[in-house]
Amino acid sequence: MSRIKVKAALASKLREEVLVKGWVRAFRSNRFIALNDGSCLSNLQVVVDFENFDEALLKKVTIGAAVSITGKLVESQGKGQSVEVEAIHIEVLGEADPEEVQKTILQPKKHSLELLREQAHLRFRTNTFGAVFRIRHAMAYAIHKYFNDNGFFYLHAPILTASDAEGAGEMFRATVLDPQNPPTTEDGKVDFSEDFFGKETNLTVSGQLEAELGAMALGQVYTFGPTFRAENSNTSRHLAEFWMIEPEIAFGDLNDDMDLSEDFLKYLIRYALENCKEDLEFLNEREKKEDAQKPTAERNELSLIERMELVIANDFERISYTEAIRILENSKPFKKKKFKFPVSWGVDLASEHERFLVEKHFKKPVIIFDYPKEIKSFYMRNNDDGKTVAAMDVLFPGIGEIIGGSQREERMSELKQKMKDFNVEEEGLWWYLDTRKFGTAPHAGFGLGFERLVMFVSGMTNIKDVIPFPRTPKNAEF
RNA sequence: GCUUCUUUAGCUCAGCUGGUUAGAGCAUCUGACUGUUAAUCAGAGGGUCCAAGGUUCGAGUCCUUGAAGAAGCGCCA
Repeated sequence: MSRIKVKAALASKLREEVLVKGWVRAFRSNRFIALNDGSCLSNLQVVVDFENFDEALLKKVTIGAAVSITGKLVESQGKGQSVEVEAIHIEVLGEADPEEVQKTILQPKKHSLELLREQAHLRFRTNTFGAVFRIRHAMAYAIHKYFNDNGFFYLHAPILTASDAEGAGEMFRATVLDPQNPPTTEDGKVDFSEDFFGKETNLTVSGQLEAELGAMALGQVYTFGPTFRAENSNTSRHLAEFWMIEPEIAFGDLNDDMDLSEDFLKYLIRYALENCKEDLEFLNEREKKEDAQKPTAERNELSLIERMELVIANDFERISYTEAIRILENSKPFKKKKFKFPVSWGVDLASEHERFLVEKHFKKPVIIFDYPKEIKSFYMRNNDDGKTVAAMDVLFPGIGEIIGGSQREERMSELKQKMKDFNVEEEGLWWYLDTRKFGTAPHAGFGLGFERLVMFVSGMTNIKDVIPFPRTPKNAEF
C-alpha cells in the first residue's frame, strides 16, 4: 500500500485502508493522535482503540515522535474534522523523549518568536512556520512561473565575484589565503594574485550588472539567488544573506519598469491568495489574536488578507521624488515639526517620510521615481533636467522599500562621466562598458527583496522569521 | 554603528523603599478518567536569579563593565 499525504487524505473519499506517516502533534485521552506531515497546515486525526493496542507501544506515541499508521479512513464522529483514521496498525519510526521534548519548542504550548528563532532547526514543526515556509515556497514558484509565462529567461548570476564597483554595500571576502600568514607584496599588502582566483573576490551584493549583460542578448532575463551584504544592520528588515529577484528588460524605459514591478507584485500576491488559502487564513487569525493583545495604536487597521486584497485592487500611486517632497513639506507632521529628519529637495527620504506617504497619506503602495542623481547609483540613467535620474522605489505599507529599480544609463559618454563622478574604476568594469560599446540600447530593471515580499504575504514583522536560517550580525547558527 | 528596553524554573512572567527557605500559570512526570481537539481532576519534581567586578552586616533587587535578545534609527532589498 502506498502512502497518502495528510493533505490528500483530508480531501479523499472514505477508504477501507490508508497508510499515513508523519509527526505526532498531540495525543489526547490516549485515544486521539493529531498527525501532521507538513503537506498542509491541518492535522489528520487518528483514533486509537487503546484497549486493542500494546500499552508499551502507545507509551512511545509522544509529541514529536514520527509514526507510520495504517487504518480505515472514516467519517469523523468529532466536530473538529470531517474525516479521521481508525488505527489498525501503528509503528513508531522515531521516538521523542518527553523530558527532552519539554526543553524544546516542540512542547505543546505557545512560544515567542524569539525563542522559536533560537531553535530554528525545529520551528518548521510549528503551525506558524509551516505556514510561512509553505508560502515562501509558493512565492518562489510563482516568481518563476510569472517570468516564464512572460518571456523572461532565468539567468544565474555568479555568487563569487570580483566585481566590487556596484556600491550596493559592504562585502564579504571570499578567499583561500591563510588568514594567519597571507602572502604579501613588496609594499606589505596582501597579495591576492596568489589567491584562488588570482584576484580579490567576494560574495555578490547584486546580480544586476550580470543581468544587464544577459538582457542585452536574451532580451528579458531575471536573476533569483542569494545575495550578501556585510553591513552591520540591526533591523527587522535586513539580513546579511538574503534572496533577491532582479529582472532586466532590454528596450524598456522607467515606465516599463514601473509597470512590470506593479504587475509582478500584484500577480504574486494574487497567487498567494488563490493558492495558500489555508495557511493565509491561519496567519490572518494569528495576527488578529496578536493584535488583540496590543494597544489600539499598534494594531493593524486592516487584516493580513485585507491588506493583500487592497494591494491588488488598487493602482500603485506613482509620484516623482519632487512631488513627494512637496507633499511632505505640506504635511501636518512637517508643519508640527514631528519629523526627526529634514525634508528638502535633495535629501534622501528617511523611513519616517516613506511611512507617512505610504501608511498615512496614500494608504497603499507608492512608487517614487526620478530621484536626485547624487543620492542614487552610478548606473542609473540621467534625466534631461540634469538633476535627476530615472530611478524608482516601490514602497509597501509596513515593509518600506520592497523594490528598487531604474532605467540604466545606456549612453557610453554619460556612463563614463557618471563613473568618474562616483569614483568607480573603469578598469574592473570593461565588460560592463562593452554592452554600451556594441549595440547599446535602453534597458531597465529592478531588485525585489524576496524576504520582504514573504513578509508582506505572511504578515510576519521580522525578516528573520521568513527565511529558514537567518544570517545576521553575530549570528550564523545552524 | 547609535538610542531605548529586556535577561529570574523547560516556556511566559511576578518578585514593593535591599532583609528568613525566590513564587504563579503553562509544560513535564505519577495516578485517576476516557470521543478528545488549548481535554479534565489530584499530586510530585524542577532555580549558577545572563556574566564579571563593586557598594553593603546583608544583593534577584543598587552601581560599573560586558554579552545576548527585542523595538526604533542609519545603510538598503
